[in-house]
Amino acid sequence: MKSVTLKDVAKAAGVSYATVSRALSGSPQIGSETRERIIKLCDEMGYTTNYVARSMVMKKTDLIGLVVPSIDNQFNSELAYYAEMSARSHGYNIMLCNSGPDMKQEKTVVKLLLGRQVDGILIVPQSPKTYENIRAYADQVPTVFLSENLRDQPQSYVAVDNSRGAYIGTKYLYELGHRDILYFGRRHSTTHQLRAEGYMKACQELGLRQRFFNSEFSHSSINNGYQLARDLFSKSLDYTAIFASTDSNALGIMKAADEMHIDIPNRLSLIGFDNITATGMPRIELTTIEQPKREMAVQAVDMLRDKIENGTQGYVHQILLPTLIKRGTCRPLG
Amino acid sequence: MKSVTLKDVAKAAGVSYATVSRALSGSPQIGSETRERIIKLCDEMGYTTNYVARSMVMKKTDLIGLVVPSIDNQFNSELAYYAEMSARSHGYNIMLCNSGPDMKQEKTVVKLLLGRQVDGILIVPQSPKTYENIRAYADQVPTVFLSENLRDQPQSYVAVDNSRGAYIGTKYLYELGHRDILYFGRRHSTTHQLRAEGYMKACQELGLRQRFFNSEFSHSSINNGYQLARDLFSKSLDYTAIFASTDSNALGIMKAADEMHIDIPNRLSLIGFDNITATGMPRIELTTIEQPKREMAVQAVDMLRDKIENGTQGYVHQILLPTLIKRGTCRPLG
DNA sequence: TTGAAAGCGCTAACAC
DNA sequence: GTGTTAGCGCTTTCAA
Repeated sequence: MKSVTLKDVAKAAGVSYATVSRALSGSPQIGSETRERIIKLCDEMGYTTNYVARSMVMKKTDLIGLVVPSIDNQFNSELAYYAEMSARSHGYNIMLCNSGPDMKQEKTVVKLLLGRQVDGILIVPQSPKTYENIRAYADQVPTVFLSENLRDQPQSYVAVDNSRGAYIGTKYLYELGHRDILYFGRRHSTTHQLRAEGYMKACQELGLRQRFFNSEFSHSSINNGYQLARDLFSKSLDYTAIFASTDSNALGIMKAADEMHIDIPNRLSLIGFDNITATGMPRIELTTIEQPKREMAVQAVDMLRDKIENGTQGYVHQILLPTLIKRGTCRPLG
Repeated sequence: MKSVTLKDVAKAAGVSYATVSRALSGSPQIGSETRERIIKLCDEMGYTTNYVARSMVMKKTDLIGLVVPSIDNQFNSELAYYAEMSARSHGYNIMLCNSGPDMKQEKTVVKLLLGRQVDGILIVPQSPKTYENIRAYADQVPTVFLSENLRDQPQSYVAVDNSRGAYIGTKYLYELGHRDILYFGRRHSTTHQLRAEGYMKACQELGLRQRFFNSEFSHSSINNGYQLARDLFSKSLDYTAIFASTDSNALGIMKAADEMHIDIPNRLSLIGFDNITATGMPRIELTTIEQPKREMAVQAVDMLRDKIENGTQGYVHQILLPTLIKRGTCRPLG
């Protein structure tokens, strides 16, 4: 269990331990025969650099803190996957923290990450209030948010163009012949405000009446969507399509519609937002707007690296383009 | 960006920095007035312990390496969620690494984690060969596996009772009146071998004929299941139920059945294994065998802590009980 | 009860 | 090209 250190190798090689350090770091200040001999020896002795000692002197840990409300959520876990891969390919490792369920936890983990001396933090905020919540800490270390909720804050973030996503989705329904499109979802956060705006913009341009069915739930889930949709469907269906502001809600709508024998897509077209994995499953095949998770993660890591490595100041709002994923829940009208 | 250290606080308080350290660590060797004064000062100055420095002297990082083939997989991300929560509640943080797609990566990340001086490693192995692959490293630090594939190895693991899972699933189908049950899936790994054994045991006890449809794919996915099922369904259906060795395969089977107008559950009952999130989605409602992910994660963390904190030697194989989740894909016969 | 000092494993500046 | 040494921020003997 006792690991071999630079000193051990130095003694075995009969050189000073600075020399071993040089050999390993690829310094030019060393004879190539010595270097090779030492490298070989390190290998034989099973030496591995102690990163905590190195971090100590370098004042850099090559560690990125990743904070998500909960990793047990398809959207977050996809982001995490790409973020970890990308980070590691650049020599960084990921320290993972779930920030849920409350704001207190979120603050706690960010603080903790700071104590761990992470070089930067990547955070999927819990709520629009997250920025204020963790501000005192986020100012002490390079931080990049993954959400458009920060829109008016002097903070870097990467996000999909939520407004445009709703816009293209609505337009798609229009092109399919739909003229009565209901927007279903909450509008509490900036993200959802923007989605609603995209819908409104499309309606204005296309001469459609705007119709909203608002959720008061603070959190979007299949079950919320389901409860709400049961209410909705108990009244007359004077619309032919629903734009759901999240896939979770759309899935809940689908469940309620099935139970109440409302045929999707023949009686009602349905489109979601996010493109979570479940939407592509057999029998579901939900048409939706894709958030480019991979690109978001990669860009966020790059942005963070730029801050860390080049000390880039200021902030940037990086907006990526959403795409329409056509599947089976929308039908042409007429 | 410059953080405040013990020395800064000591200077401000007019004491030696050893005293500040004592105040913070709750040592009894200090006057209570001094302690309070110092703690207050630390708070005011925004002091946070530098964990890398502490780790250096303590020779302990309070870090657990979590290695999963890919966090972008519902099963792994659920495990990760519970593992992180549990670990953090005990003062540990999680360093996350994706080990996929090949064995080389897996070895690389484990090595890397060792360099990071993690106190222990939690690993969901990629394959039955993982143990041999990382053995040289796993011997150097407390390690717990999350999979039954290690069955014959002197290594600690936590896993569900795979054999029993298949047994209760098969028995359930029998009780529903099914007498011709097909087992669908691969048998390359110990995990899958055990599942097949559970099925065989049930068949023997119940006097059922054993019928297998083997997958040669090394990796279970919806698409593999789908391809295979199309083949399967092109021949006559001389069975009334299928036990799929994984939910992914079951989902693929469902897709193929839908396309070929084989009614599930009326013409064919279907049961899966794992209880991944998608199985509970509307329209899918797959009956399946649940792996208790939360309990697995918590137990694995506890086991690891025991090794780390008490230096417990040897190994333990912790087998948890699976449960049957009845949903909509199995129907009584006759 | 408090201070002084050693040392964790490493990098880098400075000698030779 | 190689050795010596200081020091990163902290915990913990050992003295006082």
